[in-house]
Amino acid sequence: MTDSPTSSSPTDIRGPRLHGVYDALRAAVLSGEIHPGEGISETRVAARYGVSRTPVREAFRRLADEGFLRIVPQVGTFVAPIQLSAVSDSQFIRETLECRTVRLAAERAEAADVASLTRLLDSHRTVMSPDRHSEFFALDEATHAELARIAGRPAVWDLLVAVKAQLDRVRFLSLHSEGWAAKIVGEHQCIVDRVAARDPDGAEEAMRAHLRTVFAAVDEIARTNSHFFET
Amino acid sequence: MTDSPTSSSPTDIRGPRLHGVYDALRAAVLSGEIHPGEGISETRVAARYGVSRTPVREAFRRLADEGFLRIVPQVGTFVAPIQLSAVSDSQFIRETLECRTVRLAAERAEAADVASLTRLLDSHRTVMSPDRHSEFFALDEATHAELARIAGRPAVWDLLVAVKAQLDRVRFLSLHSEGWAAKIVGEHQCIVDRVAARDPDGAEEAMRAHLRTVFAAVDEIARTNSHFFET
DNA sequence: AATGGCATACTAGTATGCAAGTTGCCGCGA
DNA sequence: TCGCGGCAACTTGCATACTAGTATGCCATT
Repeated sequence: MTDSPTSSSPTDIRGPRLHGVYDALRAAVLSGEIHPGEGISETRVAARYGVSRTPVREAFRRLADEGFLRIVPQVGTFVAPIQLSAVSDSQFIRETLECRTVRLAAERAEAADVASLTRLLDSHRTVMSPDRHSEFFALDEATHAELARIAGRPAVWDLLVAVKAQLDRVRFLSLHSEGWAAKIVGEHQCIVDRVAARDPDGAEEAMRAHLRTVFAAVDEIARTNSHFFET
Repeated sequence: MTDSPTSSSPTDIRGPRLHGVYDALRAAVLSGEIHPGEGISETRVAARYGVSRTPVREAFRRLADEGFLRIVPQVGTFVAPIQLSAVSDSQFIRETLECRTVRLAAERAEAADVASLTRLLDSHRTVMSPDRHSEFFALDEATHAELARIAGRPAVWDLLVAVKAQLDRVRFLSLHSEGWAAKIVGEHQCIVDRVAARDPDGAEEAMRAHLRTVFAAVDEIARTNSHFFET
């Protein structure tokens, strides 16, 4: 279920307990297993996972930094509501950075890069059934990451993974409609085509269209689940 | 000395000890008081500041996440070297986002916004002497933050504050040359002029020119202080 | 003298106990 | 029945003790 980016920076390689608790909680919040506003306590989580409060505390801190939790001293820790402003900012930042990187990718792509993108697209087509949602999601991410790599800016995608967090919370609220997967893959195909054609303008436009599709879905979800949100 | 951005998000209100240690260490690393490669230990820092290891640990973790420290389990914690690739990525991200926001600012600026920018410029001119470097730096930041606010994307600047961190470490290595302050203010004036004229293209170009100036200085410093860097 | 192994002195990771503060319930009084 | 006051149970923040792993330097052995 939780094949979300591990998001452990290479600068700190910590013990397994912290990672276990962190990953589990992150997945639980992201998937909506524990919903916005709900309170969780260090003690209870520690007991549940069979560890002490210390690693739980660090996991809480990290998740609070990422905007998933809200820690109120002497009161409690709560799953943060999804802030519409944060979602909007994520959209803005993502569009700005990805349109620029895909343009670079189109300028710099070599044959091997196009081949790599094509391989990803092929894989993507094999996991379009609704029951393979997590695999589909992972390949979606991998495609965008690959574009950043080709552009010579892999770190930009690393940043976007963090920035996208609030956006992904929204995405998890939805059971995507029937033609959704096909539409995404089709748009990816358009982007890859323009990159393969070394057409920066076309690539940027294709990426913009793609992100607008994603964002429109997010807005739709936000409207129909307004109780989870905060203005 | 340390009027650097506090960078504590409003979602977490932590104890005063954590903030004290965090701010002090961040300033020490940023200013070069403790230089890249140097090792620091939780125990020693805790003793020095008269607190226990717990808040020090949290400060360490946060600083590691920001790329200032490198924690090696069971071995030690060290001031991270300045990675040239990280500096380059910071430049790329900053240019991409700021050029877009200043364009928006030029489209949306109202009279009050232009007045606010002009006020900042006036203040900036009053602190151009070398001995008021920290005030100059703060007003520089404030100007960019104001542009993001006018663009309707204040959160973008919040992100850039974090992204710029590695870049600021480089800036701190330099004693700026004589005409530096005047050049910066002059470029800010150009940007504000184009924003006031509601000229998005001009504003973007002025911003790009400004950032190229800053980046050129960074590259220069990186070359002359290569012992602090890591490829 | 060179080298291999071991003891020691560090390190961060974890567990737990105590302190300070807030919330909310529960009982008492009007 | 309604309102108020106080207490109890909860929370996180901080301090401290303990665990386990690593580097280093010394000493014995070759």
